[in-house]
Amino acid sequence: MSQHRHPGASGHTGAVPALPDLPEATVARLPEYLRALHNLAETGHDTVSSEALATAAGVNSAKLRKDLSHLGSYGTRGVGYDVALLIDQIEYVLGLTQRRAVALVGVGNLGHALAGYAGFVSRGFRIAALFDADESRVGEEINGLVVRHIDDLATIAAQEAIAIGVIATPAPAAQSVADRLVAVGVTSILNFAPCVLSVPDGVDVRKVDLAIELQILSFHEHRKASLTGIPASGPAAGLTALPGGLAATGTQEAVGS
Amino acid sequence: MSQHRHPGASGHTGAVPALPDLPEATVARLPEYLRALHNLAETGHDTVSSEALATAAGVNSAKLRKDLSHLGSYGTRGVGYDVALLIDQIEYVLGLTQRRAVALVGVGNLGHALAGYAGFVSRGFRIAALFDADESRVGEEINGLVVRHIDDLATIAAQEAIAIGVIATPAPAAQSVADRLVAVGVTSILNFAPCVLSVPDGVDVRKVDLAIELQILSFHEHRKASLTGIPASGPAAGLTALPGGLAATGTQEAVGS
DNA sequence: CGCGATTTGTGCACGCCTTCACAAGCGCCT
DNA sequence: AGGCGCTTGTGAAGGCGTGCACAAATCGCG
Repeated sequence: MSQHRHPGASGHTGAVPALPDLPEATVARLPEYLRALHNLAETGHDTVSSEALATAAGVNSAKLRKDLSHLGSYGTRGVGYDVALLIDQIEYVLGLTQRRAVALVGVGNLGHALAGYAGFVSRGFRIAALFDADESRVGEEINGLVVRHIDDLATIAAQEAIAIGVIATPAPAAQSVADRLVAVGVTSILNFAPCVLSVPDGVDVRKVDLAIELQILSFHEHRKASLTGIPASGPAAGLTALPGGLAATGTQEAVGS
Repeated sequence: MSQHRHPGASGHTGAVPALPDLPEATVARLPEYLRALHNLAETGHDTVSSEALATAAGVNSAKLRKDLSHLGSYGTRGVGYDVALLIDQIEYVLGLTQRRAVALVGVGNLGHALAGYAGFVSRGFRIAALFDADESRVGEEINGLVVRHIDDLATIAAQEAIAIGVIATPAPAAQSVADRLVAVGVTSILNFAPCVLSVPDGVDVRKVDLAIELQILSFHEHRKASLTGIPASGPAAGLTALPGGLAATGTQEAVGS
């Protein structure tokens, strides 16, 4: 349906034709497909069926086919998808044909780990600079990079074309850092600080909050427990009488062992 | 539809017994509301309107009201929500009235940081044990906890009631670790390894992949660039063209995972 | 004591996403 | 060459989530 370009091994970089605007849900899954495809390529597979790829990516095969069809996919009926071709396609759509520069702000506990995270490098990114507001951390070398003071952000940004900013500071500092990133032209931010960022239109923010993930799991854990017949948390009248309150919920671990 | 029960007298005891089964999207937002509420409580607010709370949590007020209504909410028309009461409510629903024990497997680069992450502790969890398969790391003390060998998992699990397992190992080891966690009765897993885990029914897995987040941002960056008629590879150029609002946003912005 | 200002709770409509089911296309085997 | 089995791509249906808009409820004040 849409006219696509031939991704041949030759053409990379290059600005290009209009990207089909994919459903957000599809975009969020493409990286997963990409990872699965790389695994397949490494294990010597030349082609792969939607069923097999879907399994490897942990999704439904119909969903996968629809996702791929959105980007005007190149599958062959009766055969499957060409692994190498599909990798090129997805990498192109995701904008991974150029290795984007990432600036990481905040080299505390978490930031320190992120700076050394191999996954960033191996999957299309390049950590271009590290920043912190704490003078005592400035100058420290992490993974071959020297930590700069956040005040130098503008200077560095003028040299490196920073595509994405990663915020790994404490929450109170995050908004200020975001403002500075936006000021130097960054339009994509990955925020690890547990707070809401306010940014201008046109700037994308994605948030990762580790505690929230645990809390969601906690909910399901709680729900599972309450289904399997829990001691305390009786219905209706069960725990209303407790003055001190909260002890009423099952202090019991109900997960079957 | 939802039968709420009245706040039964005495003070503010979280008093909802049966867990209503909330929409998954709502569950994913509750932790965000909770965080915002704690902030409000610390700044001396006793009540809060849906509008104010929604802003603090970065969502739409109608959405917030609907979310809260699902858990049989206790708001007062014309006034707003009682902050302390709402905190109790949400914490109860999320199962945070008991401090759940977390087992962290893999104390490499990322795991090391997670072990020291204060957010886990401050938001309802307790790191009960650290594990690794690497003998050279066993015995190391991190943040007051000694790293145990993964083979000791069963032993420790028998002592501590582990509610949630966190996997921060390299991808190839993740499935094996997941199997071991499941074997000792863990039914909730947070997976940081970039791979799909296969687990039995009844076990919840949530995945956090840092590289995927960056790749999603990369897509939007790519798309934004392709709209504004890009030069081949000059990202930083966007600096001057911004003011005014060119972007066709409105649906972008912090998409939940 | 009643009225108006304010804010919650929700019915409803719309759009996105998922899933099913199947026709069309392709390669292989006879 | 022809038929058969396999796999893709997609129309259609159903479900879920979002946001609007408004009635119901509550408080404060005159």
